[in-house]
Amino acid sequence: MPTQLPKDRAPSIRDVARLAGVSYQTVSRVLNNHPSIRESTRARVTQVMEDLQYRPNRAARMLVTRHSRTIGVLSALSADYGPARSVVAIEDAARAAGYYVNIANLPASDQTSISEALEHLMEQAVEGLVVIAPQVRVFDVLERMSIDVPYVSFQPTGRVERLVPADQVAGARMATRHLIDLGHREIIHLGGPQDWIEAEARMRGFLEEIDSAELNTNPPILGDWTAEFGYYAGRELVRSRDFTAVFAASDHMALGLMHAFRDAGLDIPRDVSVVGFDDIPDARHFWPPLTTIRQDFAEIGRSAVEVLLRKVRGDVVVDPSQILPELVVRGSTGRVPVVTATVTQA
Amino acid sequence: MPTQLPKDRAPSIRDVARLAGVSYQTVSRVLNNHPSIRESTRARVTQVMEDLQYRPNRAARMLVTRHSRTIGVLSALSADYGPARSVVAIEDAARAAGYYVNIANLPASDQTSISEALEHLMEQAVEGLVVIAPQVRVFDVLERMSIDVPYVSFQPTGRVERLVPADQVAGARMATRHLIDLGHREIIHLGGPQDWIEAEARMRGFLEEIDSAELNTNPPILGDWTAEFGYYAGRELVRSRDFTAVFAASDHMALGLMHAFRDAGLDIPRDVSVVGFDDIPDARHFWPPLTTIRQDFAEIGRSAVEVLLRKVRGDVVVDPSQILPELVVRGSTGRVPVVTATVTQA
DNA sequence: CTCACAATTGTGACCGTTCACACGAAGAAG
DNA sequence: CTTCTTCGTGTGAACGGTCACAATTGTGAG
Repeated sequence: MPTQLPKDRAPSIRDVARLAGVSYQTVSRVLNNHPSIRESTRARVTQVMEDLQYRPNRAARMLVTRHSRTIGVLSALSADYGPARSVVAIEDAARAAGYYVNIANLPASDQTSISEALEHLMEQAVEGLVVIAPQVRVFDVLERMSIDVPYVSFQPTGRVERLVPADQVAGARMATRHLIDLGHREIIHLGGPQDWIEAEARMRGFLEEIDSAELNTNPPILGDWTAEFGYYAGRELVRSRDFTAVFAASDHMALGLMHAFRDAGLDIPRDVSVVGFDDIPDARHFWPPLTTIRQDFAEIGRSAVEVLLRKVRGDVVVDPSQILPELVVRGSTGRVPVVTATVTQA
Repeated sequence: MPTQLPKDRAPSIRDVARLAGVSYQTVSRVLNNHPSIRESTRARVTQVMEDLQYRPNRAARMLVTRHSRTIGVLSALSADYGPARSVVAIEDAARAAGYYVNIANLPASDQTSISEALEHLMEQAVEGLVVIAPQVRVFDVLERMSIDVPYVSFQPTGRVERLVPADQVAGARMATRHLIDLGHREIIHLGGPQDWIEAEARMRGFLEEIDSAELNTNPPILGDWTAEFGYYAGRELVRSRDFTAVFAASDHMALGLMHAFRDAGLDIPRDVSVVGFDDIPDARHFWPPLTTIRQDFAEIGRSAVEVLLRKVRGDVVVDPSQILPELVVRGSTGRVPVVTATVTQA
């Protein structure tokens, strides 16, 4: 049946052409669905392609077109829910748009790690970059390496105006506002790592809201997003500060905080209220269920890819509409105890 | 200074050759550090490469060598900690071995999704596949699509003997044994999705241990790994079954369970003990801190890549040493209440 | 029936690397 | 002083597509 099998190697465009009785160029046209090709020819070629299980050779195509149709994701902490969820969304969106995704994880955030990871991605000839990492530093390295593929990150920096999918500042303000509305006056912010742009934005939102309510500004604590850090920060807090509420920049940190507070004999939310950020799927099952700011990570990833691909293709980049986070009130926040109640608990 | 710049496009091997005063083949030899090349020549070429910021064109190389140096990761639920952490580890290990990683997420686990994701990876010309997904079904599709790249998954199936990095059965037995040692007799297993091999292995371990202790075998419940499911399963359990302990196949489900038990007025571990599986970073901060089985996801990922790359290269595949999980005892498990105590609580 | 013009299809070159092989020089062996 | 190796290097031909352009065929008007 098989009219002289190709070789041992994968069938090429020319094998298909021979079997379909056309030239290789015609096959190429079918592949790129060129308009001017006779329907009958197209059908015949398509048929042969299927019979042969033909798959276009990406390397060859890439070589001549100079397009890899690949975007890179530079991601730190990608085992955390937020980044992980975004990566998934990015992959989905990219795939839907016909792009491939390469990931490079950032084991540490020093210059060397960053440039190695970037080098790795550049070797892959990625056409664009999504950065989920301590972006300020990454941007520095990007510039130093004079890498010129377009990239997006999750927040605008001062110098480069990049993507802004989620309004972190607004989210942080909502969280803070919620606490203020409940009567809290001494609110502490447990922030993310210093050079993460998200962390900075959340802190900014917190400070803005505190300012506008003309409350006492407690110095924030900078953490690392993890529950572990939240726990130690919590232990430290109960020992050294007066406060009735904490706004944590991540649900994980909020979890650790609550653990520490409980260890210290404090009741949540009677003695202290806690708000998180992200609304990870576990958050509603924490004890108590966590009040937090929900981010639509899937939507964020989708939007990031959309903007990135526009840049890659050289289209006009419309400013993506900000994705507004949402306050989800659960059991970890409550009204500040009335004055008489302060007697009961330190 | 620049002796006639190349063009506007990236410098090629020939540009380097011209500037270094050698043939392009010599440059190629330097690139692949061929042994017989004069040290002085190598140095000169290397220098020019640096000056030009030369980066080998992967497409061209791929085209001729027929090697993409890329492995694919097919992953479901990759936002969950376990899969996410494994993906990170895989990426690290692959990169260290000079390989690139392409991921394809599985939005659903139906045949169509699976074959689309696989097709996507195959288009990328991946040389190997790591499967983190409902593997049985994936294997079916792999066979149907007659895909012949080597692949590994996290557990051996009956038909194909693949990688076995972590001994899930042993882990499940440890968890169950722990509960038995604490005096529990009515233990329920909340398992993972039916067709996940890990889920099956954990259930098997549970059943084996129960059997060997000659205890009553309670029918397991099959869940979906999530806290949400754990919560609903927990609500159902307190309503319909008699038990003093639950072994959940994932920490997330354990979290949901504890939430439900607390809602029902049960104290953990006084009234009921809960054991999880994975030891996600949050687990020690749950309330109560979760007794669980720790898996070294990083090591698992590393090992998976190692085995896979051996296969890819056609080396002998040594059976990887099983990575033994470890029991971590925390506050969610306790001795079964003595008979008199049963009076206090239903 | 002929010609212009559009619709289809074919031919040659090239993308940047590696591979197979050839070639010249330098020692070593006869 | 040949001749045989070995070392270091160069030349031509792939690899499997796409692009630019040429060639062929079909179609309707004159």
